[in-house]
Order: sequence, then structure tokens, then C-alpha cells
Amino acid sequence: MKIISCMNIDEDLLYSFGGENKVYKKSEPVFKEDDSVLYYFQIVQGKVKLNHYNEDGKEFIHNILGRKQSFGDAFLFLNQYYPINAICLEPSEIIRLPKQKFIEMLKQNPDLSLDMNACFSQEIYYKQKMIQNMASQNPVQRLKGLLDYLKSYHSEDCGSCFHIKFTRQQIANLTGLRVETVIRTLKKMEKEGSLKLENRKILY
DNA sequence: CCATTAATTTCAT
DNA sequence: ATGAAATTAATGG
Repeated sequence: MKIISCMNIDEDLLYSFGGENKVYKKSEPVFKEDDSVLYYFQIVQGKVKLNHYNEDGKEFIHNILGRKQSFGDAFLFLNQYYPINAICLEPSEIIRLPKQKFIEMLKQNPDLSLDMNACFSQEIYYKQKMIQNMASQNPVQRLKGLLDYLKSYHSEDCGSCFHIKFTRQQIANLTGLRVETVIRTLKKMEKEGSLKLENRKILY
């Protein structure tokens, strides 16, 4: 199953509607939980994680986005505050477009609205799958769900040669597992032949 | 080198 | 089997 990168709007189009380029430092927040939703954001360069912290202070990562991907889009159509944080994992360059101008852009480009619907469908599909995986007590199931998703982002199948570029801690925070459990489960899966570990790279 | 960060192992539950 | 703490490896100045 091929996944559409959500969402990638032509940068010139964003600029022409008033989008502005903004540079963020590593670990700088783009927005935080309870902030108002004021902009559409699209990454030009860098990486952003969407997360929140539970009552024990443990981090849960909802997603990690990279170049040419947007984040927080869905909240633009809702009069609500952000339920999550967006934090830069590395120095990043991000275009932001004020909400009203974003809406205006959609009105003038109906095809974009359709693309966004496709992206939302994709997002819901992924989240639904993750909920199913997380409902499972089996760590292998949870990891497989995440890995399949990440792999589907990257075009096509190539045996066990897709490099997962996340740290084990990040994988743990994406699956709700402990880092030790991730390490142990990865080794187990390697024995079962469902992935490869070379030095410390994860190939799926 | 030293400092920081990530991966792995140890050890107790 | 799991997680906290300790150890080891790598990465970056």
C-alpha cells in the first residue's frame, strides 16, 4: 500500500498567498499544547515530532515528519486548541501560512482541498491501524505496525533493505513500549527473519 | 580528548 | 517478562 506524503503544497503557491519562511533551532517548539491554531505549517528542511506527555511525564510521539510534509493541518478546520506539541528534532526551516490565507488558498484551488481529503483519509487510516496495534499486548505486533507504516512511506518493497532512521528511544515513544523492550523485540524479529540488524541500523 | 547522546546489558522485581 | 539503573559504544566538538 502506497502512502501519500501528507501534505505537500507547492512552495511558490504558499508564498504567493502570504506564506513566510521561518527558521527553528533544534528542540524549539513550533507550537505547544493549548496554543491556538493560527497557521498551516509545511517543512522545507529538518524534522518535527508531534508529541505529548502523559500524567507520569512519559513522552508519547504521535508522528515524526520530514521535508515536504505538513503537520497539524487537521486542526485548521476546527475551533480548538492544539492537543499536542510540535517540536523540532533538528534545525529546521518551515513555511507557515496564516489560517485565513490558507482557507483563501483552498477556495481558489479546489483541487487542493481534494488532495487534503486524501491526506486526512490516509492519516485516519494510519491512526486506526496504530490503535489496533497498540491494543495488542504483543510488542512484535506493535513494532510491525509502525515499521510497515514507515516502510510504506518509502516507495517500494526491497526485501529487508529499508533503513529505519529513528532511534530506539523514538521508536519506543512511538509505540508506547520501553526502549529495552524495543531492543529485545527487534532482536527477536531478526531471529524470526522479519528484519535485519546491521551494526545498529534497522533494515526492514 | 572530553562531553553528550544512543544502544545495550545487568540486575532486581 | 519488564523496567530502572549501570555500562558500553558512537558521535560531535
